[in-house]
Amino acid sequence: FSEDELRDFDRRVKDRLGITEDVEYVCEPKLDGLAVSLHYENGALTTAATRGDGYSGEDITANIRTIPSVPLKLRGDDVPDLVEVRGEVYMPKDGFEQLNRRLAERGEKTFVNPRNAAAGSLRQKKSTVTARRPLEMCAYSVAVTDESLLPDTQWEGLKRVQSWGFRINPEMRKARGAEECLEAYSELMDKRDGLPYEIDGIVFRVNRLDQQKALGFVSRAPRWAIAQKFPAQEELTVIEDVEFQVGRTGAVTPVARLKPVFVGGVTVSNATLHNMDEIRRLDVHIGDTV
DNA sequence: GGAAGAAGCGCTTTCGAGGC
DNA sequence: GCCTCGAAAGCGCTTCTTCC
Repeated sequence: FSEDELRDFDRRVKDRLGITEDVEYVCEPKLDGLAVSLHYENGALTTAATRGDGYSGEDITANIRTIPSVPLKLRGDDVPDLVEVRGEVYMPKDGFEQLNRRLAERGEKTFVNPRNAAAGSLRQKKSTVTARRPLEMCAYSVAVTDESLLPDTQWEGLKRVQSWGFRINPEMRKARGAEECLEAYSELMDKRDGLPYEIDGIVFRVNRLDQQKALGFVSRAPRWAIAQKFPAQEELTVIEDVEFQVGRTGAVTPVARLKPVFVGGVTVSNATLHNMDEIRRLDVHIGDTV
């Protein structure tokens, strides 16, 4: 969330790698969509799944095949026998607006935001419905069983994926060190409103794959990548009531019932009050504007 | 047959406990 | 003090079940 957190991340990367020189990163917009994983055997798309919990996701093969920017057959003579390409499926802003216009004309329910429209479209039972939704996919990583078949940087790896027929993000760029990453963040934030798709931040990945490997993972999160989010949007509303709800483990949590307010593409009507110390510090009450 | 509610999924944020 | 991890909760969507 903050510049200092990004600098801390860069420092941890250098500490773990045992180097003092600046690390090269690949910076690209964090698309607001759903993460998907596509498997290809001998160049042909075999299965597609959502990210799920990191181990298993939903099978969306039939629906993913309807997205024009997903190649069903990889082109080129350097395609490994087994390839996994990961990317983001999203709905561009203009496609979202056209879809909602069509739905409204037919008197049907419209979507609240492009991310949810994309998620809903991919989970359709009938792939013919998905085929009519303006979805696109952008690749951001690739994995193969024999790593010698890929270039030794994230950047070149994505260029290779592009040559096979995938889209990669045109805003992608390289940056050396935390300060250049922060410059890339500022530039992207300036461009944000003019982009044809929604983004909620920027992702920085260590460019060299040998360094990525050396850094490894913690739990499901890589130590060689981080996302910096754009500042949260804020709106004022009123606390109408406070209720107590019992969680799955029996934990009782107070929840504020708010006058619904539309912010950041969603309507917020409840807010957890589990952080009681902060609530006491702010000294808020039912009826207050917060 | 249609409406309403529940369940499950995806993405996200925040906190507290435990380990180093 | 920092890092890691799991729990809990929020919103929106689709699908399935139940009820009228």
